[in-house]
Parts: sequence; structure tokens; C-alpha cells
Amino acid sequence: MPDSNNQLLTITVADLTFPPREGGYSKGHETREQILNAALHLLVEEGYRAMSMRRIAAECGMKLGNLTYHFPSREDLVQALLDSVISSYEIEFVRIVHNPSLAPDMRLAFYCELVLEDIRSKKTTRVFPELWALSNHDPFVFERVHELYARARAPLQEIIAEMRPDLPRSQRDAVALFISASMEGLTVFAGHAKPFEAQMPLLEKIAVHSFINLLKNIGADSDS
Amino acid sequence: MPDSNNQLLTITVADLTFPPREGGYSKGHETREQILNAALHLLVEEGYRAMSMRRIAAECGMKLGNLTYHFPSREDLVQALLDSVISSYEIEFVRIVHNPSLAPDMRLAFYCELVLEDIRSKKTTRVFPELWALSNHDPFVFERVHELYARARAPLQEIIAEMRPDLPRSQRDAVALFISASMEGLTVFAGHAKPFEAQMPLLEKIAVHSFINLLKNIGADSDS
DNA sequence: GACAAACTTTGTCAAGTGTCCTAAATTTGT
DNA sequence: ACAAATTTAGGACACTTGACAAAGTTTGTC
Repeated sequence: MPDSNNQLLTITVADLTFPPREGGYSKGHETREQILNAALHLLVEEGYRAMSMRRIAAECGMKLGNLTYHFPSREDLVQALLDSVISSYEIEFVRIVHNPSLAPDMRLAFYCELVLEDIRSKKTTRVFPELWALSNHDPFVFERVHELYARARAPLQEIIAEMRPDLPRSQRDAVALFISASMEGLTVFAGHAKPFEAQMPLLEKIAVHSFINLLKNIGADSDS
Repeated sequence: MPDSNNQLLTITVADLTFPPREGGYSKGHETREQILNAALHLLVEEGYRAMSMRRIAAECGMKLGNLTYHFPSREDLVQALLDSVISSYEIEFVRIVHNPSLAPDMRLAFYCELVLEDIRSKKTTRVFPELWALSNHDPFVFERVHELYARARAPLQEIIAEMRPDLPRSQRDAVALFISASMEGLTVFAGHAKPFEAQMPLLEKIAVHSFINLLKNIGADSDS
């Protein structure tokens, strides 16, 4: 198993993950995936506005009618795309939880490294701001995005509970939220092709250092 | 001057700020502002997609022809809107710099309070994710947004320089960037109508505590 | 090979988009 | 009073958008 050696170093979130198929021919599922891949590609390269039914069909080299056969409405397609994007992340979260029990500091640092590494990818840098904007006006996107983040915080909450069992749960969860939001914010500044992309390694050190310090000192300090 | 008393407590960023006008009648400038306000309203309430020329005109109760008289192209309108939004913030940044020299800890806490208070407003929660998404594909938006953030970090850099003059500038700037990004990230989670909006006061405490601890300990610690 | 289900093409539909235009009416500042 | 600025009222352009219907073609199975 050459994978299990560098598994901890090379975890990368897949672009899209598709649910197991039920009925239909295999060709149908293939084109469905092809469509969603084309949609993601357009979303990443040219933004949500460019992700029209016609352009997606053209990207696939197929006719528009065929696209509407697989996705009767644009909303269907967007929801399927969102599901596929999010599924990829949830798969990785499961792996992180099943991590060998290292020292909590190390697990936290590792978690941050994973998140900040993913943020630097073109896909994440491009897709998530789009989702944040959409979630402001689309309840479906809103629910899915925040459900995703809730699962993303779960490993963090475990680590924090291990480090600071003395803190009340509400406090621990708030800290987990702060840490998660803190890293997400770096997307805009140090994500792919952003002004401070090159400084991400330094920012990661600062972030991890800051988070660990926060966890050590919060509550015990001369703080209200 | 009743303002100068609670000035420090009630600073709020205006929705739009307009540059001084040169030629034309005053009515012309008024409708220009009316148009931009309507555009912002649409952007906030229904998102970038809904912000079409016709809908803006309808929102103002005016004819499309009149809109294209003031803004010949949609790009002109978007750029003017962006300028107006950003101007409002830059005005506040200037005030912050001209702050009485309190203890740097207090100035930092005050700065964070301002930012996190603004983040909770509907306008900021709605507009900025839109800008983040647009900046991924529109060079003009990209430049303006990051120019805005650069100015937003300036007061932060001053405070940090005061607290930690021993640190190299690159390190200080990276910390300022981290702090700024950290708070921006909270937009998605604790902004207006977001799942953790109610927890913003607690999150603010955590954030300020974390930032101050970071500034105290960074470099001096057993850290690489 | 038959055959039904699944897939794909082709063509059309109403509605929306930004941009441009003309001509007339109205308002504004001096 | 009068020129400049603004607004209205239309219209038109070329194009894009999501949705739909009716034919074809392919696929797996009996």
C-alpha cells in the first residue's frame, strides 16, 4: 500500500464526487458526470454568470436538448453540481476524523494545513466565494453550504474538546467557528492567483501559532 | 457638537458615497445617485444577476433611455457603483487613523469592533461576497477590492508596529493580513441573517483576545 | 432480431439582455 | 429669455436565456 504512507501528506479533495447510480444506462450516467464537470469548469474559469445551459452544452459538445433531458431545469443542474462539490469534501472529513490519535496540537496543525492547502487550489478559490454569494439569495445553497461547514467543524470541535475539556461546550464551539472562519477568510487574500498567495506558508504558521495560543490561554487569562 | 461624544461608538459606514460633481445640473447628479442607490438595493436584495439595466430603471421609476443617458454602458454603472461603495469605507479609514493615541491594545479592539459591527450589516454581508466572486473574473473589481483592503490594513499595521517594533516589517504585515482576513471570514458565518449572527459578540471577544495574544507571543515563543 | 427504454438531435417558443437610436417634451441655471 | 441639461416615449437591434415538443438514434434484454 504505497498510498497509506503519504496519505497524510497528499490528501486532496476531488473536484466532483457522484452518488451511486440507480437506474438508466451507464452512458447516461457518464454524460451526467460530463455535464457537471463542464459546469464546474465554466464556473471556475468564467464565473456563475457564464454557467448557462447553452454554454455547458457547448462545453460538452452536445446539443442543448440533451442537457435539458438530463437536467430538466437549470436549478436541477445547480443543485446536482452543489451536491457533487460538497460530497467531495465530506469524504475527506470522514478520513480526518478517523485519524490516528496524535497529539491534539499536531492534529490541529494538520487540519489547518489541509484546509489552507485546499484554499490555494483554483477550484476552491473560485467556487466558494461564488457559493457565499449565492447563499445570500438561494435558500438551498444556504442550507447546503452551512451544513458542509458544520461537518467541517466537527473534527475541530473534537480536537478542541480534547485540549480544553474544562471549557463549556458553547465556548468550545465558538472557538471552533472562529478558527474555521478565520481560515476561510484567507481565501480572498491568499487563495489561487490572489495578491498574497505566495505568503500562504507564512500565514499558515501564523494561523496555527495563533490558534494554539488561543486554545492555551482562553479562559485562563486575565480575560473577561 | 453632540456627534463628537459618541463618535467613537456609532461610526457606521454609509451605503454609498459620491465624488464631488463637476459639470451638469444638480438634478442630474441626484438621479445619478438615485440610480446607484437602486442598483445597490437590487444587488443587496436579489443579487448580481438581478441587477440588470432594465430592473434598475424600473426600480427608479424611470425609463431605460434615461438610465443609458447617465450610464452609457452597464460597465460604467458597475464601476461607478463599486467606486461609491468603496469610497464610503475609505472615509472611515481616514477617521480611524486620526484617532487619539490610546493604548494600542484598545485601538486594536476598537478597530476590530468597527469591522465586525460593519460585517453584521445587511449591505456588507450581501455586497462583499458578491465582490469576492466578481473579483475572480473581473480585473477591475479585483484591483479595487484589494486596494480597499490594503487601505483597511494600514491602521492595523500602525497598531502592530507600535506594539511590536521588534518584528520585521514583513512579519508585521503578514500578521495584519491574517487579522484582517480572519475577520472578513466571519462574514459568511456571523454576518446578517447568518447562522451565528447572534454569537457575534462572543466571537468578537474571542477574536480580539486571540489577536492580542498573537501579537504578544509571536516570535518570543518557542516557535520556529 | 425484436422491442421497449434510454438517450440524442432538431427546431421552436416567449422572454430577457445590453446597446443604440430619434424626436419631442421638460426642466434647470443664468 | 434662452441655451444647456435632463427626461420621456418610443422603437429597434442582435443576441442570449431557460424551457419544451417531436422526431430520431442507441442500448440492453428477452
